[in-house]
Amino acid sequence: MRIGELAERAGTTTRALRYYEQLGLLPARRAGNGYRAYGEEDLRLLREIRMLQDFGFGLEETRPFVECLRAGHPEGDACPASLEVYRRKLAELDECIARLADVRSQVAGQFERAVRARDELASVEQPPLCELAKE
Amino acid sequence: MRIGELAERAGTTTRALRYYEQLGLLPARRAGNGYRAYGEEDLRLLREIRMLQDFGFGLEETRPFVECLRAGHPEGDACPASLEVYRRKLAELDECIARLADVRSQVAGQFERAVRARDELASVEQPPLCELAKE
DNA sequence: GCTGGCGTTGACGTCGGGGGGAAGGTTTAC
DNA sequence: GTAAACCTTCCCCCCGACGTCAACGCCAGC
Repeated sequence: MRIGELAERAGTTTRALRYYEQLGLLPARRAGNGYRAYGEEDLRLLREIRMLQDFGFGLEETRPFVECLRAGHPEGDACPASLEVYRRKLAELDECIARLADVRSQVAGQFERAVRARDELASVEQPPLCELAKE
Repeated sequence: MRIGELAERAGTTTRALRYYEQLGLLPARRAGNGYRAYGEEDLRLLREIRMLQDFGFGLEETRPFVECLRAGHPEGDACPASLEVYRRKLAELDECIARLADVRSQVAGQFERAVRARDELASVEQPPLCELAKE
């Protein structure tokens, strides 16, 4: 299989495949004419990369998974190095979520304070027309 | 007050102040010699900008707050435009947190599956030495 | 009158990751 | 024969919020 076909079957571009090879992530055999030659195995590796990318993994973080598959394991996450990447990613996500939640609560606090201040100001400047309007 | 003093009192740099002026966010009067001249008011504006920046607001998002203060309001979030920025930011934060939480749960699922697979493999390849070891 | 410190503008660098796009050449497919 | 696909190498880009010079002006103290 040549680069164009692999790219199409994996839903990516030839440019990305050359880039992965440049990183040493997905090296290709070469045919006599210099063309990159890929097998079905490479399609599996590539799909692993794409899946992890969708999870927000960086390309370097996919490397253990790819090497694990290349070592013959049926799953890319069968190796300790891959599990370690999972753990690091989970910790990273937890920290990021916690930080965002903290910011969110601070912003929400500011927002509510501002809204209350506005309402109080409004009630001073424009008192209700009658008592019935309160209900 | 000149640019160096303002920068120091607000805990930022002269470069940042020139950048804010370039954006039209914090314009400065000029002294006769061409030096930027700031007042105490500018320090308040600048502190508002820095606080919002710490919350993760972009500089453009701080503009309504700064203009609100400049319009004479005692608080930067007393204007509807500022409240709208708060709302947008809260929605943005919520969406971001939800997305991360979703990714986190997917990654956690993958991780747990991989760990279970590894444990099962280990129990097949290395069966317990005796029944007592099970408890 | 000289040094040092602050000020001015403008232009360019950076960081990070994941490629895009064009130039210029070979090979393959119809 | 020609168009499509492939090759390599090279620079470009995105995004914001500045950092980092460069080359010069202004002013205070000694």
